[in-house]
Amino acid sequence: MTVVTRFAPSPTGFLHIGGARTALFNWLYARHHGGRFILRIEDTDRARSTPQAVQAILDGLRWLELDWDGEAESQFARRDRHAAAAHRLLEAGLAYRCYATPAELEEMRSRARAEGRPPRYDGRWRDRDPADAPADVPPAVRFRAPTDGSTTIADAVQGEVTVRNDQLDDMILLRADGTPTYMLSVVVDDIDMGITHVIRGDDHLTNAFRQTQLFQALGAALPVFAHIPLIHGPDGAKLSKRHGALGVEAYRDMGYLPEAMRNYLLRLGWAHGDDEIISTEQAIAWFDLPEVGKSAARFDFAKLDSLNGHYLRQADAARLAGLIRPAVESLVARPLDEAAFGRLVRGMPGLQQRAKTLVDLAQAAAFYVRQRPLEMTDKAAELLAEFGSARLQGLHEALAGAAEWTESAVEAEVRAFTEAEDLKLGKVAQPLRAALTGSTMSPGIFEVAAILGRDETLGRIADALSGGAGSRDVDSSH
RNA sequence: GACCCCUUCGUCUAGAGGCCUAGGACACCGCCCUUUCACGGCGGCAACACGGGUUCGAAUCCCGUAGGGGUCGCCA
Repeated sequence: MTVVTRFAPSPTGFLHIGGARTALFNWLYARHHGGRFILRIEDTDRARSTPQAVQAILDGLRWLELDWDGEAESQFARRDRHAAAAHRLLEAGLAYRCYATPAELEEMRSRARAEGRPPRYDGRWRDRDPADAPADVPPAVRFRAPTDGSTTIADAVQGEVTVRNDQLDDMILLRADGTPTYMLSVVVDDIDMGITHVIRGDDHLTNAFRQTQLFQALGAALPVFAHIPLIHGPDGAKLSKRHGALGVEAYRDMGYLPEAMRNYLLRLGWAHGDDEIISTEQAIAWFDLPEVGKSAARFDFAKLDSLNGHYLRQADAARLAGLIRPAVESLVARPLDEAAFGRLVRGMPGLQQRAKTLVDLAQAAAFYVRQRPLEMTDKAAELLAEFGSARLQGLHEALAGAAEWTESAVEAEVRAFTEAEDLKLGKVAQPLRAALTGSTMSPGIFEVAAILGRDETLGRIADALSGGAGSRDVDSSH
């Protein structure tokens, strides 16, 4: 049997982090088994579904590099199939028309609540003579659910879970306007699309009981259910907008790499022994449902940062430079020409091991392509002042005399100068760093000088020498 | 409130009766490396929710308690 999984988001907002993990698990499971992964947009709620949300979901999945098989399906487009199924059930006596109005239902619920009973539809039209039907109320169609016994699902994550059937009421299949509801549509689509494994958030667990009954009423085989625990916010409650439940595009904008995101999400609720850094290839080879835990996990940015740092260090320099290019261009307020971009690429190896996010990386890289004269941080200016212009002048001359301009040649000159001045290396390297980068933190300063090139290096030192040029009053960021 | 689920270091987790004086990772704290900041290396702090059983032996099995979560829509 070929495995077929699906990710079935409703397009009422962005692709949030929980949805992304659900998609990831479905994708991994399908890929692990050489099966198919279907994307189905559950857009049956016409009032709340938007094309923008559909686009956001597609973009989010593409960014995460979770590719789906075939075209994305629209559930709404299949509404006739769903309605037909409801009518079959109606004819078979497995469903009935219900004329209770929304106001009636609301009253039913509030009374039940007041009396301490579970708020549920009381089945008032279940066995009533259709002749009693009011002429002015369009009926909804309800499923005639079993009232005796219990329903058990064998969940691949939750284990066997049983609920008494009297806990479940008769769900609506077709609304009064004849449109199918989610509960019906999912089941019909899962049957039609040959879904073998329904992997979704455990907020759907109770739905699985009603859906099981529907599968049976429709004479279809049951898929394997796997209800994975939800991701919680730092306070332990379901991730919501309150704690900044963000769309995946927000994580992209915060500078996270898709591979880091995948790795992080994978480890929320799933583990493979002590492994932490797990490539996508390994994830596909290892992923399976029995290893999925049952308890909710809290989202932790610190761990995401650490993972992102790891993948940043591994990443290809040209790719990274390309990713941060727009951010760097906006930092230096000009488009980068090929020479400048090349400098960025060459600077990456030294920079990428120091950054946690692409945002950090862009900020740390900007000095390579900033135009002279550089703006100085207070500390950098202070360092330069302490060093003194006479010495700086000497350093400038020493470097100007370098026979060639490589990292080791620059290092040799600086070390010779340091020795001649009877200083510690740090006493020279730091002021030099200030002059070349405008700050007190950067990659190795000889590497920086080598990448900057002779003219730029000497020019920046000269700027620092000419005093005013290095003042913070010169604000080049505007 | 009813039903269902969950509970190992601050966080993510390993652990499927003896291998557990409970392991790893992140975070945190030291030290080392070092021209800064990182990376890296070494070390440290830190958990089986509680109470009963079962068993020669329980983090692991059973029951209860407490805490947390999810669901109860003509939303999905």
